[in-house]
Amino acid sequence: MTHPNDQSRMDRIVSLAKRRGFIFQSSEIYGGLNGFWDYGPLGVALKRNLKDAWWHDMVGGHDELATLPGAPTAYEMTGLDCTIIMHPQVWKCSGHFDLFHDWMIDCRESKRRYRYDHLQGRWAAHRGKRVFVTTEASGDEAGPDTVARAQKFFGLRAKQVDEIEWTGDLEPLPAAITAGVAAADVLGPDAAAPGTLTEPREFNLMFETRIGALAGDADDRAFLRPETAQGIFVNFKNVLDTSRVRVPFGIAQVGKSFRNEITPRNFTFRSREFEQMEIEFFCRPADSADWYRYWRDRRWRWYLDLGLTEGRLRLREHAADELSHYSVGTADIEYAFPFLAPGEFGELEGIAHRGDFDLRSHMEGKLVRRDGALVLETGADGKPRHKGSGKDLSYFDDITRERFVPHVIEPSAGADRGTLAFLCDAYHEDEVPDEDGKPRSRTVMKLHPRLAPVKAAILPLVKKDGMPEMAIDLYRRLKRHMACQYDEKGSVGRRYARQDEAGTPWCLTIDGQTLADRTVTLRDRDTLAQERVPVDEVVTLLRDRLASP
RNA sequence: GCGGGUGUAGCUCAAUGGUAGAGCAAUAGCCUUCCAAGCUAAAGACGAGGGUUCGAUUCCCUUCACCCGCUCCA
Repeated sequence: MTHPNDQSRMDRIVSLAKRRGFIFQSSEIYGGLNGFWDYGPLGVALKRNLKDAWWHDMVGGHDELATLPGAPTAYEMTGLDCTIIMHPQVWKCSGHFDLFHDWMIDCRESKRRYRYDHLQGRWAAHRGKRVFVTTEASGDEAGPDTVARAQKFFGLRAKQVDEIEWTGDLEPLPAAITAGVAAADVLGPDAAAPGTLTEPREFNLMFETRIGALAGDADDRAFLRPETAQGIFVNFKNVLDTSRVRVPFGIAQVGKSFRNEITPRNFTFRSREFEQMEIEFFCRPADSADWYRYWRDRRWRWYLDLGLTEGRLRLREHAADELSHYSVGTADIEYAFPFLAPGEFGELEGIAHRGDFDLRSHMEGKLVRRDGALVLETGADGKPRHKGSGKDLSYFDDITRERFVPHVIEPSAGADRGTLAFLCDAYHEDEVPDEDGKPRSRTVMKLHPRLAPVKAAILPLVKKDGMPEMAIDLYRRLKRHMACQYDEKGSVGRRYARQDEAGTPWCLTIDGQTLADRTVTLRDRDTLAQERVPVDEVVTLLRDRLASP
């Protein structure tokens, strides 16, 4: 019935998202903006419900007095909301500034892209033809590679290689260009003809901005955060000093982040402005592996409990060579989005064991891994490449009298990706008998009641005989407890269909019998089953159903 | 960033170098006693900019967006 990994199915989901007001393209009346999306009336409710569920389940409703299943011990959870723009040094020490900031150069012929500063080259000449041969190779391979490339370029046999006249040593391409080498003479690393390289362009995956109304010199430069996590690390000591929390504990944050994705694509999956739900969980180094497994399994369970189809979810442990330079272990929770090829999955959340990398970075400065250990990165002058805060971010356990830098487990979830996954997963097309008993196709969003934008619709069966009045009375009472809608327009079947598309789990219909015995019909979105319930028990009944899993 | 494709109403689609048409949805009203019935009314579009032309939604150029494939993705 459903077609996983099916583009036309994705098209219908996107179409419904637009038609019913879940998701719009940003700035659409001006032609749209690549990589930016807006949430409409239903979409904002869905996304807010997802974030609220996350916050409730991880933070607000967390029982710090109990040892939860799978957890090594009891733990505390608290929250934070930090600014999007932070001190520029935050990003220099975290590593984002260096790693997100590159000059890239494209080859129009080979369609390949290179790090500008990784290319080097030298002049070669043969029988009056002259070309600046470049290579991506480094070290001992660079020289021979340029020879091989020049040989091929001049169309020479191996024994003629000595006829090539070389001028100067290999030098970095940026330096050569600066020294006057014309781009038209440069032979790209994979090109057959010279002059195919584009101008170098600066790829900055962080959004840059300037602080102050009189933006002037480079010192004003600041960045929109590419992740919310750093704000937590930077506030680690503040939270510790003011909230009585003790290790192990977690700090949660929900907020917007920004990345200049090179290729935004696949609806909201890769947006340039997006929202994250992140936890930084601080624990004793000796227990960190256990906590990593706890959070990985806990977060996996969360998606299942909210109704994502298990067969479309995947928990993927990263291989050792895939791990970031600081990470001890990482797992991704991935979903088989319909826009992906069969067998492919897209990341919803990453759970990373980050060791003490982050807190140490903000103490000492930017770290690099050398011989298996994290050490301060230094420049040619021997000074730190990016100086840390110098503040002591270690933790003192006054029961065990131990001082240590906590290790960090980071469950980092994408709110927009999660919303998209639940949207895709909820989309169903099935058949419902119409009033003549003939099957008629319907589109229904089978969203978990906790996530559904509207929990219940209150519908008078017909617009007369006092039914609207009774319905409105119920609507007003229920509205105080949950999002609901009143609708008296058109036939009741049409109204059911409208609510199905919005994902409303329950419809309450007031009919002639209601006037006699004060019972209403409760219609279930997924099963279409109807039951009669006393109108005065509706509020309690639905609140209970909403609270139960 | 490169190559290919696509842009007409909220959605799905027509037609046309000379006033852009339909179905569905949505709106107002009538009718309607359980799964998109019917009737009436009104409303709604050629992605943007430029060029050719007496006249461009149509032809040309540019641009923006979306889709597919590469590329990239700490």
